[in-house]
Amino acid sequence: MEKEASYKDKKVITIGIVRELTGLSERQIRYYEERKLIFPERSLGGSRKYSFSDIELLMEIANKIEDGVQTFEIRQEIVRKQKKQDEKAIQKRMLQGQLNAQFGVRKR
Amino acid sequence: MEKEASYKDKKVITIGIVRELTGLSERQIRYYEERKLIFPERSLGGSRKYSFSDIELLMEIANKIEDGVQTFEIRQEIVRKQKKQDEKAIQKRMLQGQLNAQFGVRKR
DNA sequence: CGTGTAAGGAATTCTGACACG
DNA sequence: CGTGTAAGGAATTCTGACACG
Repeated sequence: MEKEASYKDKKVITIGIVRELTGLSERQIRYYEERKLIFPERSLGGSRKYSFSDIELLMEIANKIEDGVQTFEIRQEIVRKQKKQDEKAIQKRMLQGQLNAQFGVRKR
Repeated sequence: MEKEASYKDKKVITIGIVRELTGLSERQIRYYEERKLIFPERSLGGSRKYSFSDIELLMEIANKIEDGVQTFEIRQEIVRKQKKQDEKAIQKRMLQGQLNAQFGVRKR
């Protein structure tokens, strides 16, 4: 049922490396987290850990901000996207349910 | 000409995370480097940086050592493998050169 | 609003060495 | 040989705050 967390999504990169890879300052990276645009994990000691996906996301965020988009708006985009995905997942489940009701339960 | 360094081979993981991911001690990880089995990069400050490939390699190494294989032997395996690869690359280049000589130079 | 910075502390990492077996 | 550990220091990261605009 669970999808294998590939390399791309594993949160294993510390903020210093993210700084190098993105060219952003640590201040910026932490601020985008404060504004709920990015969600690193934490080590036991409290250090932030990012994935390669996070790094790509950070660069997109930085681009938008350079274009004058406010973090608030970027946040809304994210929320909207997530909502759309949730709806699709729900619809898929409902259709599957109907299919099962009509033609019997089947694994897969 | 260069191959894109994929996520798997990018050296971005600090030793603490490697410890968590592999279950090895930092002492072990550093020792395998001392024995030339693993080659992390360094940050400007001197911290070691590993890739996901390195992590997989470390676990293979640890398994062999558990089986009683000595680091010296593991090192030899690595050297032999590399040599084989180098030879193949040379042969490929030579064949390509002959083809080009016979049928004219062509890109790709 | 988004970012820089100085401040103080805590977690992380480094090296070289001693120990054991 | 492979690994644990204590030691001391340096690099890294953290938070909360003040500043600017």
